[in-house]
Amino acid sequence: MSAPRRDSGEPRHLPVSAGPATAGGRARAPRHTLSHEVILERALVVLDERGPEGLTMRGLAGELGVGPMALYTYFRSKDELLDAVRDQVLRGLADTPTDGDWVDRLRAIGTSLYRLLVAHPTLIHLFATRPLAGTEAAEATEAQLSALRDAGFDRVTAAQAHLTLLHHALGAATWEVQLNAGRGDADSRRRRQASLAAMSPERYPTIVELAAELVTDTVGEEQFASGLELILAGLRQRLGA
Amino acid sequence: MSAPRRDSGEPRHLPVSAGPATAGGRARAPRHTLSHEVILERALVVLDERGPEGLTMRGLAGELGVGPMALYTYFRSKDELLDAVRDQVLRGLADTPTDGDWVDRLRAIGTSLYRLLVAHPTLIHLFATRPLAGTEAAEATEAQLSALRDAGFDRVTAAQAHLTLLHHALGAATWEVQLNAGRGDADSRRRRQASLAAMSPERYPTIVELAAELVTDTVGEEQFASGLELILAGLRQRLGA
DNA sequence: ACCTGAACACCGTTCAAGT
DNA sequence: ACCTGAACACCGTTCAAGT
Repeated sequence: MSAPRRDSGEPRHLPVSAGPATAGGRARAPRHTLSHEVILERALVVLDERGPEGLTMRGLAGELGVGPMALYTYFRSKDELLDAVRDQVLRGLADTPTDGDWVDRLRAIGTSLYRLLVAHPTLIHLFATRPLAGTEAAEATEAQLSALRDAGFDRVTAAQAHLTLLHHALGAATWEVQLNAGRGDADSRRRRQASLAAMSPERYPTIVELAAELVTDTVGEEQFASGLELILAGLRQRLGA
Repeated sequence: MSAPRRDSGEPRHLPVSAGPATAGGRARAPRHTLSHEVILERALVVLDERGPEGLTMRGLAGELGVGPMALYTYFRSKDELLDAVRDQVLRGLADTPTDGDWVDRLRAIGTSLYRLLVAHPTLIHLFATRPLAGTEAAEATEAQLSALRDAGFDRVTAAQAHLTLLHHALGAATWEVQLNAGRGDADSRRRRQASLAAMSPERYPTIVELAAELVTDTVGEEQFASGLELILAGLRQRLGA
């Protein structure tokens, strides 16, 4: 019910009736085509399409045409594979501006992080699941911190603001991805509207009053942007004081 | 390595050598002691102690002294059980103030949500994983929205600000829980410091400069509070304009 | 209604072995 | 070094059955 993507129905191992060297090709073992890159690329595709639960070592190996244990030559465990995927995705962060108005720079960096998180929901899951060294997105972190320092913030405030921007992007993306999951699903939308409609106007007058604004749930990136502007306004104000 | 809590070593089914009706008691089947409440309570304990991966239907049933299938009388699936746990935990949100200064009210509500998320990390995972109707925390939502409306914000801004506050708390808690997981772990701390120390001062001058501020990672709730103040300052400023 | 026990179709990973 | 195949100790859930 929550994981309708689980079984896609395709057989994992095509039963190969012919011997390995038969003419007509694409038998089961592609010999030496495996590599870190190939595995990571495929893992990311699976993760994006079927979600974290959809990635299994056995299934991934099957898709790559090898036995389950072949992957263990390249990654010591599934955990290690997931870490590698996370780092790989983070490297996909758009190049970030290092000059210009500090507010514009922070906006650009924050937005590109948010977009990356929404584009690869699995990254959110990895952020929330796997231990972080804290320097996986060094380029973006550097750009963000230097913008804050250039603006004139002290070290502590700059570090705190950096984390706040990160936290907000992470939370907003988490929420958005959750809603996205339920968006296509008519059943889920119905449940949402039903539970809003069932709210008691006496106990929850403001929720009922703002029901329209709450279900619109502002297309995601727009909502993210509004929160970002709030934080930026707070920063600008602090700079004035 | 990432899930060191996985196998606690205790046997799940004590092998009962005596018959079911032997004197001396506490045989395997406690007859009619099962209920929604008992199952949920135990599930939450397991979730808090061993994390989401640590909760299995079989294991939970074993701890309750029943066969795996006994749980399915009360919950149609593991998904349904998890939803029930989430709703149960959310009901634990501290009572929220409904009068007084709107800034104080927002601070109180935000902080109690943050604390709940950090106290039950599994809630974060459920937020990021399971479809939401959006009204699970109706009391807190109502309190937050009414504070914003009382302050004088229009409907759209109030709805957006509510979500921003939520997103920030969620993101901050996610990050904090991640760090907590690595805090006891000396290996993880070493990795963190090592990767910061290995940063090139030419490519990442600001990260290196702020290394101290970044590793301190401001005790969690303090970091959350600083972000919250930024958002509140942004709101206050918007009200003036 | 409440619970059991066997079974099915999965997992990640170890181990011994092949090339 | 790279990959296979069998095996181990798990999963969630279905199904038929017992009380």
